[in-house]
Amino acid sequence: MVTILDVAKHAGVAPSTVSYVLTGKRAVSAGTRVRVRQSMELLGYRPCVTSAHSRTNVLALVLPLREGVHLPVVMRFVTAVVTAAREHGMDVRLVTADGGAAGLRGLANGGRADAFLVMDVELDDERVPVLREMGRPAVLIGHPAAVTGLTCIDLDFEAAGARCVDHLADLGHHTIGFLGAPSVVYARNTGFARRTLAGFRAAAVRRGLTSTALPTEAGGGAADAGVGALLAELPEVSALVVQNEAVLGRVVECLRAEGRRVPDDVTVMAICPDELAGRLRLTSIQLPVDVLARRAVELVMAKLDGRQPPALTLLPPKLSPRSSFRR
Amino acid sequence: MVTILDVAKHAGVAPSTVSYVLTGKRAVSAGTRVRVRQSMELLGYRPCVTSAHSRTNVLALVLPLREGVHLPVVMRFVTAVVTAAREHGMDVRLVTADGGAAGLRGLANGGRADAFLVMDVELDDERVPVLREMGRPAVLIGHPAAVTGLTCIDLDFEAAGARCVDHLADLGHHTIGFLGAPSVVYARNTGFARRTLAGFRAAAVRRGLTSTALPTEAGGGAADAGVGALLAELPEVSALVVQNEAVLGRVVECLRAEGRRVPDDVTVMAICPDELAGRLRLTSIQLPVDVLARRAVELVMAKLDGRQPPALTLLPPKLSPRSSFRR
DNA sequence: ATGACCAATCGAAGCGTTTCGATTCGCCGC
DNA sequence: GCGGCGAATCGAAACGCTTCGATTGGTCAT
Repeated sequence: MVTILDVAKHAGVAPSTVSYVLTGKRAVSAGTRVRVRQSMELLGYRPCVTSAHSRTNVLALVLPLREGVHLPVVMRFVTAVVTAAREHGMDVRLVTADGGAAGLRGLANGGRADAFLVMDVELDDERVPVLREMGRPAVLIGHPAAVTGLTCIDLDFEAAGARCVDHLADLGHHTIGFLGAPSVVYARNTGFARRTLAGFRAAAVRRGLTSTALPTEAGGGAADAGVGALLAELPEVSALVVQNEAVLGRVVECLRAEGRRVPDDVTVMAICPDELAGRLRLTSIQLPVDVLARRAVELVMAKLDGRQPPALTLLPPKLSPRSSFRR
Repeated sequence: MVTILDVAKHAGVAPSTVSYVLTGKRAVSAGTRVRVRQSMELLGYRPCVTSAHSRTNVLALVLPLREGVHLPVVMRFVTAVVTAAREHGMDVRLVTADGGAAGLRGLANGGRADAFLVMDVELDDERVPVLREMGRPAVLIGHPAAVTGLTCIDLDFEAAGARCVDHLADLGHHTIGFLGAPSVVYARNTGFARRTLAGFRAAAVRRGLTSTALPTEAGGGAADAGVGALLAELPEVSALVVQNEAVLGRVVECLRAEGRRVPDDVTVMAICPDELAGRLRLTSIQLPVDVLARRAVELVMAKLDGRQPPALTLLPPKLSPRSSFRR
């Protein structure tokens, strides 16, 4: 096995100098740097993690697979994060265990990753204090209620909820419904779900619309039940906002089965990845998974380099018009 | 940060004793063991990777994201591996860089993972020699031409290809087509693609059927081109085997657009995860992603425990009958 | 010529863990 | 009562890398 010492000998420098070439923590003259790099190349050197304080080149992606999270969407994030991380020479360690705050602290202490990306963030997330004090760069995809001392990136879900209402109100709709995430997601106070709902409700009041919002459970038949409940409560509903990728397709089918033409009788809007909405030909607020993931990786790499990015970056919602119907 | 030394002090033993409790490499009396374990619990000790020779509790999943690999299917594997690994207390490190043999050696030397799972295996894979000599447990999902000294698990794709032909021949079909993976996948000599094709061709000869096999590229319009090419070459085709998840749905649409009813005029069989085939209501050979992943993790954990599992485990193909049409 | 200063580099200590030879201790047979 | 034995435990070295104070050598103003 080739160590940093072998490289140093071969290049005729001290081991520490090789380390500085590697980490960039001190200046190394251009000549020395290329010589060391050449020796590394020649000897086939690979840095070894198993050594105190060494860099791991690992980005930990913390995504507890809890009830109510929709795997396909999560995996989209994983894919995007992995892709972006690779461009920075980082591998990704998937941390799916829901160790909560304790688990996170263990990871950080153990030096198992250089930096952290945290998903599925709750408004009052127990992991936040750990993130603040753990002394390793972390970025949240999503954001808790208080963001000071953190770095978060998120879609502006509150604006997204409002944007849907405005769009529908502008089209002349008076009675609209909202079908959201499974109820456990709201029960956990998951940020994106709570915020979208808040934005939706406030805007409905502001625009003077009649509205109802319901969660939608996972699993077969749940979409049918959700649509049924909504139609029962609000028979004259003429537009629907759906924020639940798992049931979206089924919701449209159900409406049609109930004899409501989509979009002629009921306009359906979705908040989801654009590709999914495109397939179903629905007007949507884009959930920009790739952008979020890429920006998150960039932010965390910036922090690794010692920069201090803003506490909160909110992406404005973008609307993809497809088949909204004017009343 | 709590170290092994703190635990040792607290429990009134030497640090080495704590280490032995942790690794089990030497006997420790029952009394001491529980005392040490209690101290760990109490102090919230977490082992630290960044230290020579220590265990990482990381399973490296090597899946180079090369041209022609279909991400959704790969991500299914990732999900399954992550789930299975968690049951053994292991996290998963996704290694997506195509570092080839050199990259793999670096990972192994660097002690960045306790064990390896390797995907996207070619018949003559350059990583195989490294796997043999690297001295860390590894399991291949897929298998190269020569498997001695390795541990591999795979669906028996050759049998799968043959099974499709037999099924169709039994139904009375005389002229059948095969639409496979993108051509780059064959060019790389990727095991599963090559073997399926070999099985398909041999069986077609054996059963005396007329057949044509074509690759199907990725991207929009590729399915149309593939179907077009196949129909041009074999206008009287009455059955089709598709081994390409990315284009499967589109292939069926194309056939219908060409005026061929599915399955009445053309029976379409798929080799893909059962769920996808079920959605499209196609007879299929199941690609048992979950089983493969789970067994692979079990095999690699067995090797970590010093056992020596067989070099090659082949799962027999299973057919899910759905809508094959009798001639 | 001199001293101050800065960039580049060195050498050694230190990180948290594993590993291995050495030591302790209790027990048994004689 | 003594030598021998094995299980349990200890202590220290070693692992490959980082870090930090110290040193070198060159430049520049005086």
